[in-house]
Amino acid sequence: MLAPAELTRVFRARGLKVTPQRQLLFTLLHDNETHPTVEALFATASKMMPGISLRTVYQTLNDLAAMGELQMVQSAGGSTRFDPNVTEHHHAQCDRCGELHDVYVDDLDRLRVRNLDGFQTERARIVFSGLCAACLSKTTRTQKQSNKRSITKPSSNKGANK
Amino acid sequence: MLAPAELTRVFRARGLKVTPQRQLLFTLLHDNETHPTVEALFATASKMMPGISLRTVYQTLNDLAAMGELQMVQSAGGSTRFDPNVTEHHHAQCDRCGELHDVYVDDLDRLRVRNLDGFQTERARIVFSGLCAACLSKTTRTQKQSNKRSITKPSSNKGANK
DNA sequence: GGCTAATTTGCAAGCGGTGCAGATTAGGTG
DNA sequence: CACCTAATCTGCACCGCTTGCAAATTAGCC
Repeated sequence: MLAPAELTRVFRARGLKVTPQRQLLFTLLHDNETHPTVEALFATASKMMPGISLRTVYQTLNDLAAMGELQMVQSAGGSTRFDPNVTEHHHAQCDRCGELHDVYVDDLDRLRVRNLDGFQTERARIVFSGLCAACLSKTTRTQKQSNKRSITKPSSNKGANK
Repeated sequence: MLAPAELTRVFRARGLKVTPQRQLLFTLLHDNETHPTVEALFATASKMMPGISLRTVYQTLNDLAAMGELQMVQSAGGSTRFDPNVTEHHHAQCDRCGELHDVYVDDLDRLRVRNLDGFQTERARIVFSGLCAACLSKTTRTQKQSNKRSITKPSSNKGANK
């Protein structure tokens, strides 16, 4: 997502008004890596601007998404989250705390895909799941990690599972 | 998902009843690769068993999902779809018709993931997007395909984009 | 300062999904 | 085979998220 100042320019150039509500949301979203839900944004926005309408938050988020400045993400569990990172990236979602983490994969074209059946792939979105660093350290503190394998760092007995 | 006859055994073994409604859904789902929505299943089921309740369809699908016989999939656009294929697989969703297609990827562990930041990946789900064979042929019939690149079959000028 | 179209707001309503309670029924038992 | 009971089905009310609508407000141009 563009910085607030630039978004202001873009909005004005399109004949859209830059209201205080929108400016607030611009700043709340800029560089925000928490993948917030509408409710989370509304809660934060309400503290800084009491009386702001939930409807306005929805409206602005939808507008930004339509302009390509924001990505809507359906996280596991069904909740809708907003991601101001619109560069090519993927997500890692923690099975325990549910947090989404941005990750980058650059050798996507190395994947061998079977059963494509004529489908022409143009884009791929990967969602990794597992445990985030924070939850992982809590786990290892209490119970010894068994022979968990990371799918991105194959163990020596390659292909032994299943 | 197991075949209807086996599901019947499993249900009875768990003290669950095998009602006509459930049997119908077992057969509608078995080997079903259309990734149906609840509404689609309800529509089909209603034709074969008029009066069946939408509530029952939801109930049975949830039960099967909880038993691991069915996978719930949030397709792009937000609709919830059900997938009786519970083997390790991924999806390709057509940008035009929205259909989901099952695909298989076996060299996932070759991916180099940046910014993992201590996250321990255990599973990955990939959703490819692009055009399915059917929509692709409709397109090429009307307008010449420009220099579209498939991300799974890198073109010669590798790494030239972005 | 004034004008006008864009925006905000509150509320009603739509949609997908679930809780509940009464009616029904699968399937074990004698 | 009739009976019994817990599981299930059904219909309806309701919930959470999201959008439509219309009146009140306001950004931004003149």
